[in-house]
Amino acid sequence: MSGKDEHDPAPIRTALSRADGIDLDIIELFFFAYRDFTSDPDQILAADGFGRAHHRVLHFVNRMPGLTVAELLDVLKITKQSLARVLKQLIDTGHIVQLPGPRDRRQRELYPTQRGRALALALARPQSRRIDAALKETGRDKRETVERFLKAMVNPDLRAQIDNLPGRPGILGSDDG
Amino acid sequence: MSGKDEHDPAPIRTALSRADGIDLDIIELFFFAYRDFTSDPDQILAADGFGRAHHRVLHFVNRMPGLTVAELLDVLKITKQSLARVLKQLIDTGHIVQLPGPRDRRQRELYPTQRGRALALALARPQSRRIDAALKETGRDKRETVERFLKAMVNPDLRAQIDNLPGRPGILGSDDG
DNA sequence: CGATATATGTCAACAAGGCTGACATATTTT
DNA sequence: AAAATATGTCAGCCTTGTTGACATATATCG
Repeated sequence: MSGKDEHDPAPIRTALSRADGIDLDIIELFFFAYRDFTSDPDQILAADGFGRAHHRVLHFVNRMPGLTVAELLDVLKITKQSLARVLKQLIDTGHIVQLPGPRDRRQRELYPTQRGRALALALARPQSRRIDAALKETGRDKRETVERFLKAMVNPDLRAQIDNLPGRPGILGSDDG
Repeated sequence: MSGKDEHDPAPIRTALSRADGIDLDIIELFFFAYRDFTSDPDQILAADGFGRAHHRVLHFVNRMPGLTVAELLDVLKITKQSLARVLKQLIDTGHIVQLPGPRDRRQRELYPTQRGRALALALARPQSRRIDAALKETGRDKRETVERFLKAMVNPDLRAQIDNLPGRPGILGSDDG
């Protein structure tokens, strides 16, 4: 009992490892994979003076044309003030247009323009290519496994959001146990 | 020929879909999966007034005890000024200690303390649990497929970095292509 | 030994993209 | 008419990244 322990400043020289009961391999792979995955579109975005926030907005407006501001906020899980800045820029640059909701005219339905659609595609293309290459390396028959795993990593209560994207209720049912 | 087209402000009402030749499914799954994955440790970090930057530093110092500042910068791909702020906080709070390099005394070798090790484990635990649950849902025999896919998503020139982490040159060789 | 190169630290300014709080406006609902 | 809702906007703050400039200690080169 030398009397300290929990705030002992001594350096620990042994590496944290699998022996500690933590899945370090996949934690780290996920970190590096996502970093490179998101780095793909950065160059394209920089050309328009945009960042990743613009990318996300543009992506979901293209995926769900006509969605309202409130719906977009719910998908992105950010505040309206955060959204306002990037959305304004996307509107000012002619990538997105707003139309008053047909039923409720307080709402603003968001749609991409030709330009917005073109940019969304340009941004998605290198990511899609990266995925295709990875799938090829892994074996294309493993596609469903990869999809199942990624979906299982999402919070259960948020998986509904994914299923509601267009063309989604495809291979992977939400109730296939 | 009504004469415009590329800056036509008309709203596009059709959703971007798989028909556009883009792997939207995995792009979106990756986005949602990573968002939830990184949200796990946030509560724990907030208790110490830390953010994700601290998490990353702490993780790699625990994984590679004794690494130098320059090596850490290379792993994280940030500038030394960015690192300095969070590293200083981790040192001041007794999570990390610095020792002069034994060969080159200009270097500062970074080590976790007991406290730093404990925090790193606490942060990794919920992530590991999420992975374990996802793997269970997917089928535990699919683990290798998932690892292969994630690794294939990383830029080829950066995969060496992963292989150099302790206990790594395991199941998935870097030259098994 | 002296000059130069290297590893690290630090100061200052700036930007992106989050956040909160407060308040304005239009529209719908009660 | 009053209250609730959808959106917009102003102001200020935080974290985490950036660049540029410069200081210090130590190592290496000639």
